[in-house]
Amino acid sequence: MATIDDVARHAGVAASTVSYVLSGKRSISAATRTRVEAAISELGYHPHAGARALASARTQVMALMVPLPLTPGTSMLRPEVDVNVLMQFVAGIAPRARVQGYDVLLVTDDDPAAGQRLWAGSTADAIIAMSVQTDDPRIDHLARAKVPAILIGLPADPHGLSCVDFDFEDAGRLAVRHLAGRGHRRIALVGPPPTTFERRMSFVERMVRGLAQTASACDVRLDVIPTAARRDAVAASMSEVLDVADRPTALVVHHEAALPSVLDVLRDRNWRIPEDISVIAVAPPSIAEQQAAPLSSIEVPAHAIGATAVDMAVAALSGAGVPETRLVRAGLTDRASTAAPPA
Amino acid sequence: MATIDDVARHAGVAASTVSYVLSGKRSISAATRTRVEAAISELGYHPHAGARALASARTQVMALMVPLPLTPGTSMLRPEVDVNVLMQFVAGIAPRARVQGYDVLLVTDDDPAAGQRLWAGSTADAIIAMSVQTDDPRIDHLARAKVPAILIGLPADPHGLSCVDFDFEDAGRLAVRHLAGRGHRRIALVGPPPTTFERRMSFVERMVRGLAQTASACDVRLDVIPTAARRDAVAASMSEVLDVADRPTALVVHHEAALPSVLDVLRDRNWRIPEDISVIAVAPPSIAEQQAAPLSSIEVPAHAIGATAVDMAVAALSGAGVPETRLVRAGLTDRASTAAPPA
DNA sequence: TTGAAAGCGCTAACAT
DNA sequence: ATGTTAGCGCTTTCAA
Repeated sequence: MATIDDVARHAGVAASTVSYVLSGKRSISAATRTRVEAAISELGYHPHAGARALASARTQVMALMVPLPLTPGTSMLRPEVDVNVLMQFVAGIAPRARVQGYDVLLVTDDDPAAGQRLWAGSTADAIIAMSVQTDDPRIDHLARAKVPAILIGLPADPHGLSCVDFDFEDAGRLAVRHLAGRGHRRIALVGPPPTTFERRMSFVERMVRGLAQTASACDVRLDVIPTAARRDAVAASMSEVLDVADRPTALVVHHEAALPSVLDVLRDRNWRIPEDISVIAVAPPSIAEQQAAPLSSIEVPAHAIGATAVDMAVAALSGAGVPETRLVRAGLTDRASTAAPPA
Repeated sequence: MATIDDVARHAGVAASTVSYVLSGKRSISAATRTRVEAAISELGYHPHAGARALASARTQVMALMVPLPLTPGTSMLRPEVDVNVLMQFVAGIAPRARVQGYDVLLVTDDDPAAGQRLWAGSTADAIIAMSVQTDDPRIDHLARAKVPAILIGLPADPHGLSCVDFDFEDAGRLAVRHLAGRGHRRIALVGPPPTTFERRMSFVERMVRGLAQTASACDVRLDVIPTAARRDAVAASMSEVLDVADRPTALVVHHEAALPSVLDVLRDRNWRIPEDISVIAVAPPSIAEQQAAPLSSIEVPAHAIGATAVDMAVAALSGAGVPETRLVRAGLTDRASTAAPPA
């Protein structure tokens, strides 16, 4: 492999000149620049990442913490891991990082201290943590890191770290407002699996808080139905809440994987949407549209949030910007799956 | 941050001794080892990844190429990207890489030459490429790389690279054998979206080849139904094939995201499984079990394949092993969704 | 506008 | 069993 010295010799300049041509950190005469660039492409020169990291104290690598817990005893991802949503974030993060000049290192350890290796060994310049819990054990560690850390999610105490996420609390308020405005007085959240609640995932707690807050303000009763995605699990959990005299007249479904099953269950009961029950989905448009009946939905702009996380990390690295929390406001797309409750 | 010299001074030894304690590349007296280890933990020493890479010509990083193409004009992943399957591979790769002492660098560029940056700049020690096409433009580049590359998938010409994947061709044969044995003479593959066929993804071509091969041997007619996951798309494509006099009496569904819609469509027609039509799904057990009716299925052991890819990369790095293609045999789990065709 | 030279922190010969 | 030392390839001060 060609080194910077090879290039320098080939172009008849000093190695430092090559470095400066590459970094643009000082002005170079047009003639020199041309010769150096020619040498670079003739030799197929690519700077050695490690050498560069050593000399500049910059790796141009961003670590992405994505815990991927497996179901014990199997090699399947735990069911509460919503891979669709996860990948939507990743698809926002990785290309944006490239544009900003960074590679993305994937860290899937479930160990709270996993990040330490990264900054202590100068492996990454910044860290983005996903799947944040309300009391996330990683935050302590990240707050002590010598590199900036950005959380995608909103813990109870960010310890001074920057956060960016969808405003799930606002989404909850919006959903209840929408339904209460149509006359509903009993609403249920069909939520993620119980394990998600047990792990105290930040997003679901905020969603519940938003729902509960407006429900209480509007004199609406709120039931919460955590459920696994499996069809029988969905049927069972829903039946507990729906098979009562004053059953909920509207559902907010915040569990993408369970959505088809939820609609199946409603269909098995011969309940029509929205005549017999109103439904709002928290899901991307493509999912909300492709169900048996198109569903009014609240969309999580995961892609944009991921890109924002990268930008916040870059800003932190350039010394600009103080720690902040940025929450993206919710919007509801009406697809006529909500109406007044049945008489 | 503490350096190796700090540790050496603290322990009263030479820096090289610390290095050797860490690498285990030469024997160290118990006393010295103890003192060095104490110094390391007292100072919280972590070797500098860049310095190590520079001196040893090893980065302990594996690059993972996962193209994440977006739907043009949107920020959504292209629908033919099956994130579930993708993440199942990643969940197998990342932890295995850690165990083997490697970090995973995520490369999502759709550029065929994207990998070049990685090895030319000594950014990664090895490359694992996913989503392989039958004629994959990346393979040329990877075959020229100075670092080993492993393909997850099986192109027409691997250019001498090692490959590992599920034996989709075998899966196709197995499915037809199973159905033909129960008397079916007309079978349809409900496959991934047309774009997947257009991109000539390796897995789907091999599946079709296996199906066609045994179909022809057993005198079975094979229809292929590429379809988007959207319910209306599924309904439309299926109707083209099912609304004919001698309609297929069995479906092989190789499109996880479309599975619920397929079953919806069958139900809308009041076709019972397996009395009116037999169904085999290519899907993980959790998916096959949770449908409206449990489905007999062929499982893709993505997790294990991912882990194997890592092991093959490590073997290649240690000089052991020659390039090889490893295909994991298919198996069918019977969940009673197949029977003899209707009379 | 350019060059020379001193490290960055580590590994791995080469000594002893 | 341990120490000494010469790089690995780059960035960046200091000089000119």
